[in-house]
Amino acid sequence: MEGPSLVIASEEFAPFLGRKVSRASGTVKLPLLRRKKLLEVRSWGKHLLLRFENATLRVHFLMFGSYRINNPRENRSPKLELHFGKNAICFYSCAIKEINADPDELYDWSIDVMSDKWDEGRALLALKKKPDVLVCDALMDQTIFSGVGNIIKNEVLWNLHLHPETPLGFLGARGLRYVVQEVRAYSLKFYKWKKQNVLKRNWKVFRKKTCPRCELPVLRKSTGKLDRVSWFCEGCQHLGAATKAA
DNA sequence: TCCAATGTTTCGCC
DNA sequence: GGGCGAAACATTGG
Repeated sequence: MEGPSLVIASEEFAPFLGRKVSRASGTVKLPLLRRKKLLEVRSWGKHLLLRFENATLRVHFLMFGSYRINNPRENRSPKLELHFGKNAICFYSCAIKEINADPDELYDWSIDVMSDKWDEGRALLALKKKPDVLVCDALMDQTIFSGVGNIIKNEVLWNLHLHPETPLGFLGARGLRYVVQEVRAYSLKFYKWKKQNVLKRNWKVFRKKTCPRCELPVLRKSTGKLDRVSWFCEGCQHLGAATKAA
């Protein structure tokens, strides 16, 4: 689950804000949440933060995690189940951890690509310091682009006509700026499309067979030090180029 | 049926 | 102590 999906999750939990947990259970060790109010739900990158009166939980969905509201899965034990009277939120196959610090101290919202506090200049500076890092790895770096995952990475690179294995040093100040701006712009589109249930239909290259721009076959290859799969088109995505996204 | 994949942490080794 | 790779975790659609 990528950053924009976590923002949507936060919004879906809004009806439970200010309400007391009537029952909490699960297969993970938890603080005592019964009779505690849910005070705040927000995300930082791929982290979902649930603040209660007495504790803050951090939920990370990793690759396979999911949640359901008033619609539990059959034959599955949730990692965490929060009841609010007749309503219940269930979390499955995620990593849940109690946070003992103030989230504002722990997290820097200026590197969260979905945050109002997102700081383009800060990301640009971080990229300029790593000329040897490949752009496919840089985009997945959660300390620079918190919330970006493999879908956003591949779509951003395609939009910029940029080969995933381009070293940042090849890009120049203007190219790096295009990268940073497109990450933010695409993340906001991802959010909008996902809410409208049209995200997949808007993928241009991720898990695609053919490039919609030049009709050549899309390549699928493990790339970078992170060794994550990139989908890209050798016909229109080049090393050392970055074309301003349309 | 098999296998890769919207991801991160931890551990052991050099 | 840093950097690296492997392993662990866990689910599901193609």
